[in-house]
Amino acid sequence: MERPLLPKAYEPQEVEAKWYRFWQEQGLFRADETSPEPPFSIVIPPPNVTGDLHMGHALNNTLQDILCRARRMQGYNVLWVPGTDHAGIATQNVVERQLAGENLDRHQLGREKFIERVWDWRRIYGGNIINQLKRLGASCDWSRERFTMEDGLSLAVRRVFVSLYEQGLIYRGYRIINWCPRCTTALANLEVDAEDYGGHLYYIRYSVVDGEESLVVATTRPETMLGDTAVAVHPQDERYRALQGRKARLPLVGRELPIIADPHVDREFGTGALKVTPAHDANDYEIGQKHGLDTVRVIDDRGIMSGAAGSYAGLDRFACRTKVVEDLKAQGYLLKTEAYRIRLGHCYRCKTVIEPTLSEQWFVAVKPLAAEAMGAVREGRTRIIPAMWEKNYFDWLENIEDWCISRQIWWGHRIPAWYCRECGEVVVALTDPAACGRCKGATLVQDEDVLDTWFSSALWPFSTMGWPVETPELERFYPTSVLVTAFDILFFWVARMMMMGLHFMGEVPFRDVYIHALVRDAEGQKMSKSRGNVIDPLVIMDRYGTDAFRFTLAAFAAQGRDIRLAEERIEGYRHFVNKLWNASRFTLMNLDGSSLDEPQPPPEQLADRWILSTLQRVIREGTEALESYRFNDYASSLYQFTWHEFCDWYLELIKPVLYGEHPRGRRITQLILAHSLSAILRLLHPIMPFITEELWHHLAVNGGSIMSAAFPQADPTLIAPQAEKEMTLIMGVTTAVRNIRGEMNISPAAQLAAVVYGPEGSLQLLEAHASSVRDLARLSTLTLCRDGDRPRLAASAVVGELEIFLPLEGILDFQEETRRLQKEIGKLEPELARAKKKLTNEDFLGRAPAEVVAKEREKSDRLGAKLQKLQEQLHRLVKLAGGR
RNA sequence: AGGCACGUAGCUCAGGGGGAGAGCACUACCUUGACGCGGUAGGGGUCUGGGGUUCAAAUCCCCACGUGCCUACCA
Repeated sequence: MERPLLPKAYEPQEVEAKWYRFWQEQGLFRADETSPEPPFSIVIPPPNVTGDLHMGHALNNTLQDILCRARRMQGYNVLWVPGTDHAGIATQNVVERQLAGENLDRHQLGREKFIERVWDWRRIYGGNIINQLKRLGASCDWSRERFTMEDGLSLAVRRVFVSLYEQGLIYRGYRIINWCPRCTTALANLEVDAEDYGGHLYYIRYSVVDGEESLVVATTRPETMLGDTAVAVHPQDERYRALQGRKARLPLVGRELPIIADPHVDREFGTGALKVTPAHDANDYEIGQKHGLDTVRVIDDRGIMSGAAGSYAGLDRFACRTKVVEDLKAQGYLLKTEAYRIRLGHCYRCKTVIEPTLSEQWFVAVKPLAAEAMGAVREGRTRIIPAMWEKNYFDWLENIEDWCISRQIWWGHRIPAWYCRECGEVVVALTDPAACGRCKGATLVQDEDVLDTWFSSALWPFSTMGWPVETPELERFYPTSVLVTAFDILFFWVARMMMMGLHFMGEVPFRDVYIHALVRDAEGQKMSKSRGNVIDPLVIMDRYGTDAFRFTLAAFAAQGRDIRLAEERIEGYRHFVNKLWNASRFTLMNLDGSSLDEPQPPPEQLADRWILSTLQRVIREGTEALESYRFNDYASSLYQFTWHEFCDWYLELIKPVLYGEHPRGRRITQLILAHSLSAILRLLHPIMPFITEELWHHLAVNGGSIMSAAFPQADPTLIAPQAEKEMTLIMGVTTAVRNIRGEMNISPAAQLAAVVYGPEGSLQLLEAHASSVRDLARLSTLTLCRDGDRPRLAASAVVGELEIFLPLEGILDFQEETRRLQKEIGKLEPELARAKKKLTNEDFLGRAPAEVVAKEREKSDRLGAKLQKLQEQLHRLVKLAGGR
């Protein structure tokens, strides 16, 4: 069969789109919920609908795709569930910005109209990231794409909320929460990023009522003093003993504050006296609860000073701080100000400084759920890989606090709670209630708030499969096989999925959790838009091709280490892609119409036996690497094998056979060449889906997708130690000749004669493969000698038991050759000395395992013999030079 | 303040008790019928420092220094 010649270089652009379409048309990504094959399932970490593909997504989804594609080829029934997250705050922010461009805000629009706008937005832009995932080659089952706000998943959310409420695990409470004044919503503790902040510590004097004394408090937030309702000191603090139980007067305001004693106060910090603002500080609130203090909210939902702040009302909280400090100073209350670094909470979405605020919110009592989640990992029902992350997982779950789940935004799952206007009853129900369960009143008002986005994400592994309906998907694919994610959402997402999965499915959501690295820039900085160091994966894919990019990510994905991505590396791997292309091009040119899928004959030639033997090892090691999520080992062993074993040695070795005149031998080699390349393509396909598919269609006859081809399995009967040994000899001799050539600056084109001395056995091996060595080393003749005088005027080398001489009458540079031999000797001597020293050490001989001693002895003998030969060669040369 | 990683060739990183490795970069040579996105050869490292365990340490342990990250209610 005639096949067109491939172009000289691989051009990824048109190829990629073509094959992705083909895979989809063929339905190759589809999972079959009725298939009897063993299931393998993954749920995608759903990207935000507002998102664009960044490096983190690219890595995350490349790794998942590698697993899915390999498993599919191994015969598993693979389900990779894709989808997006509605990302409450982020999406609402985006649409609000859009509105702002029209001089509108959401309140002008009203809740219903606003929600419509968000859905419109989603229809237009929400598919962005999905298309970008397709561009990456992700083999998700798109027929099962999910969105956290769609009906089915919303039903799951409501069901879970109602159940947890009925079980007493969801409750409503009035307490200090994290408040973002810009997003005007409560946040969970996790959604607050602590960041270093260069602030000040202000020392403020409070006078004591009915006395001459005063006491000084230290604070970083003077503006909150307007809401102070006490001053606290440590009960055992002698300095303040006399003041306990008396009252202090609040400067600027004049309010009288009780001076209370509480062990929470740190005597070492500041002055040992603490101003207590229960409405704006979590600790102060606790103290307030204990001592029955009033709460005065002086900062409102937008971060503006409230009416309770008296003359400061209407000021922004930061402006107010400045004003308060000025006034304190003017009135002599400010003793001193120190620069002070503090870690302050910031909104993880908009970076605004968080305001701790007293507020009524919904909470999940997570402790009992967390206990289950810890147990499952402790019992090994879910493995966290690498295991070092287990510690983080346990630490967090052990110290977990109740989860604030209500958000004061509009875009999200509305809390299914209604309040009766007549009797105040709270109704929590699966279906919207028509009347109050207690007083039968019909005026029910639904809670305005929506749920934390992560609440719905926590249900993702089972809600995407149809829960609460008992679907065949759940039956087959839950628990999922593995969750692939980065550590930054271990708590946000993984731990919560564990809790919800265990609680509602009675089974862990995944068998394995593979935690991969974070992608950073070449300097190790986190990539971020504000730093301007973002490398856009889409640009990279345009520039280098998706396969080169994916290969780079896989090759870098070593466990437990961040990835520093430099563009040069991607370029390097593009060369590898091109190398594969050209190896295939060569193969295609030399197959005479044989195809990749013809049965493979038993190998006869050394090169064939050797490449198949090496291939089996690569398959075995590669499969093991993949099964233990060592993606980098997988990638680099394939790189090494393809480039160095297959291209550098094997292809060169078989050229004479392919160009030669022995039809039978040529035929066998063609088929083994075809088979080896086929295995390489199939092994590489999970990492580099596009080029392997393209080449597969050029080289295979059946027209099917490489996705449906079987993943290579190692055949131990093809492992041939003898062939590997013989190849080692051939490669050694070849390299030695090339080395002399290189160091002596002899043109690669010059044909050289070589004379080899050595014992019978090695010579026979060499003789059997003499023509290969002649070709590889560009030798005109290869003369084998049992003994006799060594050639004069020759460059020489030692390989194993063999001595190699290249007679270079007329062109030998004595000095250069002398230097070369001395260098070799110089490398050998310390190594031999080290081995000999070990062998004279009684302790080593007595305590080291026998095989280590034997190995050391063998090494010493070998190096000794080699050194002796080299020294003889050097002496001969020096004598000769002296005699001239 | 605690915890977790990491410090190996100029750069990016593998390795992980018994002969220092890769890719890129560098140097020299090369239109050898797949590939110059290539070939061949070469140079380059007291494996951060110091102790300890061991017959043997880049590898295990301790300490120090440096870097990064996570967690925490000292205002």
